[in-house]
Amino acid sequence: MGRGSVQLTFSKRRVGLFKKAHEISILCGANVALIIFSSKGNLYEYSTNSCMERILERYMRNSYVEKTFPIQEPESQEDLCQEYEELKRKVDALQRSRRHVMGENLDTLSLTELQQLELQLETTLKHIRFQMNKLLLDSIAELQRKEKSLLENKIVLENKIIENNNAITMARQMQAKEQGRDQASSSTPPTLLLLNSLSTALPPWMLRPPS
Amino acid sequence: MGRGSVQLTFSKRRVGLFKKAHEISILCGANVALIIFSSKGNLYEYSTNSCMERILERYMRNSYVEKTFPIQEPESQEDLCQEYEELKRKVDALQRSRRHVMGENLDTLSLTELQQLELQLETTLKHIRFQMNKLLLDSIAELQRKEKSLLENKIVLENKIIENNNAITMARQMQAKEQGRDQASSSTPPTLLLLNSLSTALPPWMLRPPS
DNA sequence: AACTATTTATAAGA
DNA sequence: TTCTTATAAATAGTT
Repeated sequence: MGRGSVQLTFSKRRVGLFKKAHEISILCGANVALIIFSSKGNLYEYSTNSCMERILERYMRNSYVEKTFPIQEPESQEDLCQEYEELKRKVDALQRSRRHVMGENLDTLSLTELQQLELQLETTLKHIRFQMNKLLLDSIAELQRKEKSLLENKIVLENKIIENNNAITMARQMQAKEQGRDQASSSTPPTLLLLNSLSTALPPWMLRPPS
Repeated sequence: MGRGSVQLTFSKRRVGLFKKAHEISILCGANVALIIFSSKGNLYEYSTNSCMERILERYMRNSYVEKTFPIQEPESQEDLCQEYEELKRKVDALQRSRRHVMGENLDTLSLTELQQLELQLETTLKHIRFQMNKLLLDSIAELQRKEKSLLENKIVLENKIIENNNAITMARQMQAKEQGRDQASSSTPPTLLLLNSLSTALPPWMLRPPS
């Protein structure tokens, strides 16, 4: 597959995947939620009856029954209503704050508040850069580990090739001695043997589906 | 397809769907989260790199946080309950995002996400500095305006003083001529007159408490 | 988007 | 469940 066509492949397979998801949904009465982020970061989603909300919620309940929200559920209708209003205020405050962080609505802030925000964001940027550095270093270490492992593998393979070639050479010499020179060309040439041993050595995990 | 074989079909298609999800994941570098509830209520899930958490979190950030507040008032009790749940998720997503902005929980972000955040915060810092600059320049302009106004006032006052002094001098000369020298000390001395005229001429904003 | 040669998925039957 | 197989569907490469 061509390198530039990953996006094309992605589009086609995404459509296919959504179709399959829809089919299993219809044919078997299953509830399906499917979320895909492309390598470019675009979000695509499918959910049975378009109720992603409901399915994710059900998923949460099923998979983390114990460890989630110690938020106490409101019991009476009045409580619920009160809690609802409170949450609305909370969301409002958070979104206000978020807009400031996104650089919007800054003209509602005083000089002092702007200075505080500046300081905070500078601190965060330091943390972000530290974390990025950490990830990069980890990644480098991992690559070095893989390189080492591949090099070792390469040596093993090279030894195998040498052994094979030696065996072939010896076999030919035996043949030549027993049957004369003209019949030696019917045996498999060394190159083919080499290819066989390589493909046999391919690790099985390279495209194994999830268990 | 026979009726009893729905479960069989489901199992086969489920395997097929997971396989396809895994393939698009590997082939195209996509991040996939797939949740299936069978009609019997069993939960099956697949996610790229087995990190359902992170993908769902990213989904929340992408799909909830951006949408701003056209929150319609819930009408029935069921609506209220549903809206309540949704608000809870929204608060959750916003708080997650907020923590990242505060430099916490950064280890749940990928390198790409960190880079995006860094870019965003740098942009915001530029806006913040622009706004601070604007406030400072405005403040300087205001001070210069006041300075100018004060200077003009000062000139007016000086002229008044000169006029007063002239008036006093002339009045004394008149008195001296009309009544003789010994009665002149009973009138108000010029210094006091000067102070009176000053306090009357003081502009009203000069001693206003700060707003 | 459309075409087509291949590969892959899967329904039905064992 | 698992295996087999004929058939249907998906898709990579190409136009």
